[in-house]
Amino acid sequence: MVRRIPRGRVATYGQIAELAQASGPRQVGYALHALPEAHDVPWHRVVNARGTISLRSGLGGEAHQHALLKAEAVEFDANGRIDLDRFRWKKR
DNA sequence: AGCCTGACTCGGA
DNA sequence: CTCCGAGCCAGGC
Repeated sequence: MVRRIPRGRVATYGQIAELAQASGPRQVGYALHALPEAHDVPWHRVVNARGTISLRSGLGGEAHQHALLKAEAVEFDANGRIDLDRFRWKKR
């Protein structure tokens, strides 16, 4: 499901959970954390409901994700948050 | 089976 | 709008 997120767009955990028919936002996050090394999943396009990066473990990856998104023209405000009204992926 | 933990979310203050 | 607390489900011990 995460693979469906187009470049330059982001989705929330809850959104993915719903579309992927997962049993909850946490499972989505859990799944992404457990991604195999050889993945082709743009996990960086997934953020929490507030539009912020929430990597609980392995800090530093936060900056990485920020960079990846920035490379796809996703903008962050002064608080490091994404304007979901503009960048949230609307499955369509 | 019970208990703890976690890339979350939602409602109330 | 932000901060807290409770609710969630699955996985490892």
